[in-house]
Amino acid sequence: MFEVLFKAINEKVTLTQEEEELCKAFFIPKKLRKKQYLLQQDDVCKYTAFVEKGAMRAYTTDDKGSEHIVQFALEGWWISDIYSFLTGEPSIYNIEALEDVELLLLTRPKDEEMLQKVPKMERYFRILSQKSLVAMQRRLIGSLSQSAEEKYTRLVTTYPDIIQRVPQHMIASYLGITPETLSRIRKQMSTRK
Amino acid sequence: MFEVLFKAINEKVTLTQEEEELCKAFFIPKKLRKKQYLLQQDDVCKYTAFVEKGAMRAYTTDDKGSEHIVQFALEGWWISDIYSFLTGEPSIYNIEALEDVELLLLTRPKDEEMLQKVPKMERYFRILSQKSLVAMQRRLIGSLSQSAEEKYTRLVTTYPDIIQRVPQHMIASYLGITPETLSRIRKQMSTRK
DNA sequence: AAGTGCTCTTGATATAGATCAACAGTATTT
DNA sequence: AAATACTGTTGATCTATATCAAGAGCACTT
Repeated sequence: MFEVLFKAINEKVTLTQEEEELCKAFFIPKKLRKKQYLLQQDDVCKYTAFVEKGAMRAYTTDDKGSEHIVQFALEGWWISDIYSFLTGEPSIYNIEALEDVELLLLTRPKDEEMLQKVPKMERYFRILSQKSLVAMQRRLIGSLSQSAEEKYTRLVTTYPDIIQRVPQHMIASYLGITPETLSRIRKQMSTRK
Repeated sequence: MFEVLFKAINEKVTLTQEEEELCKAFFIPKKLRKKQYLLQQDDVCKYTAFVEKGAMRAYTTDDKGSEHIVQFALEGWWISDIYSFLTGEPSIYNIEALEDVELLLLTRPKDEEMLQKVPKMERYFRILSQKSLVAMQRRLIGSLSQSAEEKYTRLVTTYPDIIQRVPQHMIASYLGITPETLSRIRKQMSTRK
C-alpha cells in the first residue's frame, strides 16, 4: 500500500522506521475507478494525492470550451491543485482518473500536522516543488520556442510511458496542439524514417 | 540592506530577532551595474540571488538564436537557475541586470548551512517554490490557451510595474511573441478604446 | 449482432502571428 | 556635437497550425 510512496520519499530524504510509521497515519487510502473525479472545477481542492497505482490527469476548460491538460500523474507522482489546496479558493482544475487508481490522500490539517511532527517532510516537499518548478519552466520554454513536432518528440523521449498509456488526443491537449495536427505529425514522422 | 529580504520572508514565516541575525551572516551582498551578468549560459549557477533593488531577467537563447525570457525579478523577488544551482550542471540560462541592482547572494553551502541552523527557512523556501510553481502553471496554461493580446493584457494587469520598467521587446520575448506583433497589438488596443 | 460512443485519420480552407525589410525617434558613447 | 547603438513602428508577404467536415475502425453496451 505504501511501498511506492516511501520509495519516492527516500530518494530525496532519509526517513527512519519510526518516521515512516508516523507518516503513514496521516494518509487516507482511496481507490477510484476510471473516469471518476478527485476534484471538479469550482470545488475546493481538499486533497493532495499521491498515486500508488494507475494514471490521472489535471485539466482546465477555457471559455471556448477547450480542455488544457496541466499535468499527468502516473504511479509515484503527486497530483492536486496546490493553489486551491493551500488557499481554500475554488479550483479551476478537474482531476480525473484515466485508469482505475489507488491513491494516498492528505487533507490540509493532516498535511500540516505531518510537517510539524516529521520536519523532514518539509524538506521533502521543498525539494519536490523545486523539481516540479524546474520541469514546468522547461515545458514553458518549450511551448514558447518549439514547433509542434519538437514538443511531441521531446515528450516521447522524456516520458515514453505517458505516450503508451494515454489517448492521443490528450497528448495533443497537453502539448497545446489539436488532435488533427498531432495525427498529421505522427504520420509525417513515420513515413519520413 | 536587508529590509526588503526580511519583509518578504516575514510574510510567509515568522522569524525571531535572533533567527534574522543568524540568517544575515549567510548572505553575500553584491552590486551589479546595468547589463552585467550574474550567470552566463554554460556556467554553473553558483548563487541564488535575492533582489533588494533594481531589476533582472533570466533568459535562454535557442538554436535559432532567439531569446526567451523565463523570468523577470524586481525588488523582493528571488532569481537563479535552481536546477543548475542544486545539481551543479551547467546552466542553460543567462541572468542579467536590467538596471543597476543590489543583490543578496547565497552559495550552495551557505544555503544548506542556513537551512540546518534555521529550519524555518526550509518552510519558507517550500512555500515560496509552491507559489512559483502555481504562477508558472498559470503562465503555461495562458501560453497554451490565450491569444497574444490576452496574454499581454493579463501581464499588464498582474505585473503593471514590469511593463513600466522593461523594454517592450523583452515583454514580447517573455510572452513568446515577436516585438512587431506586440507593437501592433498595443496600437490596436489604444485606437479601439 | 446491432447499436452507440470513442478515437484517430484525412482533406479543404482559414487565420493569427512570424518573417523580412525599411525607417524614425531616442539614448548613449566618444 | 556627431556618431553609434537601442527601441519601437509600419507595411508586405509567408507559414504553421487551427478549424470545419466527413468517414473509418474499434470497443463497450444491451
